[in-house]
Amino acid sequence: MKEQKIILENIESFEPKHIFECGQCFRWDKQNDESYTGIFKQNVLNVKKDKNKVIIKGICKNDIKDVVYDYFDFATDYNKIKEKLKNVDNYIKESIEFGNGIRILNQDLWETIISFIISANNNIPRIKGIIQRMSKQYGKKIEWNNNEYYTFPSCEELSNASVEDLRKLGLGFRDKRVYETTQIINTKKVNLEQLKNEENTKKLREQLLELPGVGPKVADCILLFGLKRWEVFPIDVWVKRVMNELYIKNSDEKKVNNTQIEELAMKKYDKYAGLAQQYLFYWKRETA
DNA sequence: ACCCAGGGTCGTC
DNA sequence: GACGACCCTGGG
Repeated sequence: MKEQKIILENIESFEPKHIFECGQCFRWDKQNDESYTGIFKQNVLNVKKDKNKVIIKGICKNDIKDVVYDYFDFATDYNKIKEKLKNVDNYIKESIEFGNGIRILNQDLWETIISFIISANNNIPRIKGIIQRMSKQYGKKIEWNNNEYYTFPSCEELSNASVEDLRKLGLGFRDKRVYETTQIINTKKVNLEQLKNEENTKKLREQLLELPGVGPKVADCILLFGLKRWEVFPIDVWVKRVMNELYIKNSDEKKVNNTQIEELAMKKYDKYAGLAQQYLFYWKRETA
């Protein structure tokens, strides 16, 4: 395949570091020149910001213009949403200013499901390593600039991996969960195309929760990152921490009720809770 | 060397 | 509804 390239000028709300290091994705790596290279679907792209220009080049299955428009969510007006959120209070305002270039990527549903099952009680460097090894073992190779990249394995490709195979790749206790969820999806006991057409977010969430390894937090991440449901507010240790410190002020963080956090988030951020969560997560993690 | 925590979930009480 | 167990790894 031939390399394609696109240059975006005077684009606002686009900062590679913010986008790729806010915890939503696991397959983008920083290069020596501060650009980021990543793999999604059958594409390998490098993203470099130079003043007010964003230069994106790489190997794309389709026209890079369309691929980039969809993946980087150019249909959404982030400036407008940020202005609204900044009026909520000074805490969210500060977190938005800190991570002002965040965008929520439109990621593949299948990859999002498996990636966030792997994320359970895990840290980001290790999650990235596991996914990299899984892709190398079961995905397809793409060559570009004398480097080898591997696509995230399709459900069918991953169904060739046994529980023991997965354990060898370092998944730990998540091996069984990934294995079983892969079988369920591969045999269409849960049909992902059908899930994409479900309009009711609550019903959608209930179906996701039936997958092994998918609990409340992982389900919310799948809804937000794989199904464009911005009204959900995934609560992990970092978000729990920041919400407790800012608003709830319970001396024992572990005793904070998730329901209380959720209600607070709905009241404050409403249909943009998911984006607000990303600003808060990135802010807290980077300044910790 | 030792301990702790990490984008939680699951089984059990 | 609470509580402990759970693979493994990087960082203190």
